[in-house]
Amino acid sequence: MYTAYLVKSHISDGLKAYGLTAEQYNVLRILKGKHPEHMCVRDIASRTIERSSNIPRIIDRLEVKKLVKRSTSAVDKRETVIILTQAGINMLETTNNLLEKLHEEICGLDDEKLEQLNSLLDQFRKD
Amino acid sequence: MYTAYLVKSHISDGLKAYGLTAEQYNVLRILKGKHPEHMCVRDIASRTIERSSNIPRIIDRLEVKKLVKRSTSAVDKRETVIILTQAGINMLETTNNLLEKLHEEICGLDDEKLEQLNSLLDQFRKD
DNA sequence: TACAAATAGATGTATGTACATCTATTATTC
DNA sequence: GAATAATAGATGTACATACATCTATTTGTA
Repeated sequence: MYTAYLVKSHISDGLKAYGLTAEQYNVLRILKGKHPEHMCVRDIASRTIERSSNIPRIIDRLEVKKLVKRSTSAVDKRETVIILTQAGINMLETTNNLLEKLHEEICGLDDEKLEQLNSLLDQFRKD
Repeated sequence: MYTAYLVKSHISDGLKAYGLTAEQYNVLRILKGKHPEHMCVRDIASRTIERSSNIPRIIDRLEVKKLVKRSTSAVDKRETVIILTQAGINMLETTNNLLEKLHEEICGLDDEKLEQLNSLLDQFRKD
């Protein structure tokens, strides 16, 4: 948990220059995965680590920054669909490779050891 | 980070029955380590994972629940000293072994693999 | 078809983190 | 010894999570 905390802090620090939180950036990247299609809130939530009760409010903040656009689904009016704006796309291009760079900065393991770590964490979570 | 999230959630869920958050419980256990001596806020903060800007407010909540008592240090009036109340001690006795139990419930690794995991995480954080 | 149940997401509250700032006190320095 | 700097902790704000609840809409059922 200490390591997770350090990684998260490092990422948050790296994103500060762009006025984004780690959570906001994560949502942008999730949206990028589907772009130019839009996604509904539930789709986004299902791709985050956390239980995601907060996605609407993260979208609020991205919307204020004009990085995403929210509208009501035509198919199901209960659904809110979200799509990246051009500014959002530009932000992702500007910060391209940032996460990789941050990862390299903070991670002292080679690929083989990362595999081992990943495997151990998988086993940790087994039932 | 996903594993850390699951562990934290499991601990939080387990503590819910006692009306405590994981962070509050952590502070109680830190205080227990020094009891019956008291600790100042900085001492507590230095033993938590996080950067600890929030310790005074966590203590606020423990104080409302009468699990700790806060007073001004006689030696240095800037310092606030915190000590467990009898109710706090009772709470820790009641929840004795809880964390071990929660750990066993959620962790699928034996001691040897936990050692490996620990070692890999140490190496992850190297420089 | 009308009504009940389920679903999507928004929103309120309590709690926590990050960061800046404020007050009180202590330490330093001239 | 008085002025300044440093320190301890409290507090305000922005943002995040957890959970409960609310509204609008859709689905299911009698």
